[in-house]
Amino acid sequence: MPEGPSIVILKEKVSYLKHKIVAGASGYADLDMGAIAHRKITDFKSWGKHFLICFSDFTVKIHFGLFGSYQLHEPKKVNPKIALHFNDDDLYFYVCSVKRLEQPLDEIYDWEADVMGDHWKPAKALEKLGSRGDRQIADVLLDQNIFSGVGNIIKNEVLYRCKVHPESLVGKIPKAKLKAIVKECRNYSFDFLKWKRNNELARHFEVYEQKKNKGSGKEVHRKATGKLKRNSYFIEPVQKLYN
DNA sequence: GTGAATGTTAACAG
DNA sequence: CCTGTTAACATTCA
Repeated sequence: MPEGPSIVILKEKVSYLKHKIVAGASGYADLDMGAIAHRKITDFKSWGKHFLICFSDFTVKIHFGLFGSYQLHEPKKVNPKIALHFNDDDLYFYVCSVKRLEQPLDEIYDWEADVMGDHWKPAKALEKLGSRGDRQIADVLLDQNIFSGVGNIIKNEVLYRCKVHPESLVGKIPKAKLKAIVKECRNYSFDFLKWKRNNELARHFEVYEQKKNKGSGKEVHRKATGKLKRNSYFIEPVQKLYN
């Protein structure tokens, strides 16, 4: 379920619970559930793939990883990692990591790294790329400290749109091209958001999980690339290799 | 039934 | 101590 746009959708879906009092919390997460009871949710925030449930003096951070999911109103059959109960409503989270943060969020998160956030600062991302010259672009796009919220789908579709081979070395990619990649990360994320809302995301995949590109009929290669060994999907020689 | 997957971290080996 | 590999996660879907 992850990647930044899905978390933005979750935030919207639960926004009506803002300012409500949590009647009680349950689940097998290693957390003091009693400390959440009778507390008011002050806000829901997100930083990339992190979903943040804010209370006045602490925050509950949820990360869905690869298998995580959530459910509003009605529970699934499996036990929730954490569930928030309201007077006449419930919110369930499954197979995710749940942690309590004590520090103010501004001390923890670099909001300028959140690709979909209001404070996203592309120039800063570009600057961070300066120290990763010897790394493959596919690996670096997944670095949450630079591109918070970007996941494997966004990575592959952005590189396809920018015509850059995933194994290209950051230091060898022309500056203007790098700038275009950074820009496209946010741009594609909002396309992702729009399509996901309409339940038509997969219909728009150009390379991700494709064998052939639907429009051009060109063959899509799949390869576990870089140090991260995550799958990259790309079309040669349309996507240029800079090395 | 099998395998792979929108992710991250901890444990371990070298 | 640094780096790379592996497993694990109350899963889900092709």
